[in-house]
Amino acid sequence: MLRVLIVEDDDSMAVALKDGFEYEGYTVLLARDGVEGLRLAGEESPDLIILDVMLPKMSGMEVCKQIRKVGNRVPIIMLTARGQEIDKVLGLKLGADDYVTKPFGYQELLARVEALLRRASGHEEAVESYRFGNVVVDFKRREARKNGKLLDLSPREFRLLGYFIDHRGEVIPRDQLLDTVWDYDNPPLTRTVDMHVAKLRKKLEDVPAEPRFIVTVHRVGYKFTA
Amino acid sequence: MLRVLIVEDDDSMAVALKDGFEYEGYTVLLARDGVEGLRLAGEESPDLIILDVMLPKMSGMEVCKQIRKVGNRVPIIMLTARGQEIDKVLGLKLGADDYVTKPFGYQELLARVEALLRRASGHEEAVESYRFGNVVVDFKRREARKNGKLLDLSPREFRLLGYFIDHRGEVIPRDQLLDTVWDYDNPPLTRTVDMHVAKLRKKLEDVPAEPRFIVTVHRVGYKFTA
DNA sequence: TCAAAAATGTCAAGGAGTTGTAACCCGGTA
DNA sequence: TACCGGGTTACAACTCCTTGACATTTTTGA
Repeated sequence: MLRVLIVEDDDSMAVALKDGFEYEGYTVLLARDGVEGLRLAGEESPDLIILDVMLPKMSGMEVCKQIRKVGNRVPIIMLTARGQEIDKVLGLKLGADDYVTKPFGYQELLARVEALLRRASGHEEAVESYRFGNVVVDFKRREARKNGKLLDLSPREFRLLGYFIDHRGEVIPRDQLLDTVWDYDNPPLTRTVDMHVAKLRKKLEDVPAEPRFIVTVHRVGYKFTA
Repeated sequence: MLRVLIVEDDDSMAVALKDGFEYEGYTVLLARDGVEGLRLAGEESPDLIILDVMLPKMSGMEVCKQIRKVGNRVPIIMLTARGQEIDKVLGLKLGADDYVTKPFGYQELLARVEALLRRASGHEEAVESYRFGNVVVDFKRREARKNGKLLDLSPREFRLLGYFIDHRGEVIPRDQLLDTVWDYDNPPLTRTVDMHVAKLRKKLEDVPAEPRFIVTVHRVGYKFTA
């Protein structure tokens, strides 16, 4: 039986998550503030932690840092509120394995939880790097190479590419990209997505005008295949 | 029920593999030469292919290349004889996912098959696909394949096909299609439906002039059967 | 049974809507 | 101030839908 620790102070959110994950067959531990979360993470050794960034007493980022400090490698998913800088969560190397921006779809969170658990259980190798065509993406180093040559990808472009890789094979509507790759509070126009896709293609594809990896699905969005 | 296509000309080997995999609960398709293997790979859309390198009529490498050429991403394991070092490399470059050198242990092959299937299914959990004739429709990927070859379906065509599949066996009047597959604000002529049905037939049917799947019910509409 | 009428199949062209892409703008930063 | 990332805008290029015309098939009615 897999055990999930949820650290979340908002009551309705905490209960909703608890019910949802228990329905899926997980055992759920709840903590209402950062200090309690850190304590339970140590004492209960959960299989996975869902950690809100904004918490009373100790921020989620601090909790994450403390957990890693003592060598605990439990998978951690951070919940970031709208407009929070996700790069701080991942880029500052606090050690979170994934993040989800609020408001998020329950299915998305569940999928990420399962992906992380699968990865952790060793059944599936961690996607610390991904290769397609003659491109290699190294998520640890936050860099991508084409034919060995370093690509100059902006933060947004890298995030977009990462999302494509995580959802390879799926058709992704523009709205979904705006919800996840972009921050939710002030969504830009959907044309912005096209813009960035064009930039990615220019850098990744051999023939940008005839994309092989990022194909457009007319009237819907894009699909990454490799 | 997972379906495995084994392409192997050596009789005792073929039978042994067939028995073994059927014992494990797989449905096994057998092909004795490369040409037949290629045909079955397309028409039967197996979930995995075990492909000998040395085959009559067409080599395993060529079969592999042809399968990938049309965008078919079915997992392929190559069986190579010892000393065919170059073939290994070529095989993987050609698009095979794994290889096993003869003579091999049955357990090893089985482990690799399961690893590949796990990997493949991991990317597309909850595969919503529907199969009829030699066509496979994957709703999540929003794509359809005939004999493993990707079909270029427009948004409306895909939606129409989806509606047909959801209502297979029913006679569907044109008006009903216009109400559901088309948007209701400014409905086009019913002739438009005929147009799109014709396009679908051209892409899906073996003989579009004598449709097997989308049959017309005179003075009423169409019926999809499969 | 045969011809007219109606329904459907097929093709091609026009046009509305989508997407590709370059150029511009703007705020933050060195 | 110049620069960089990222958003917006504008227009070109393209895809797809629709529609009309005509061919073919099916139904209807003498």
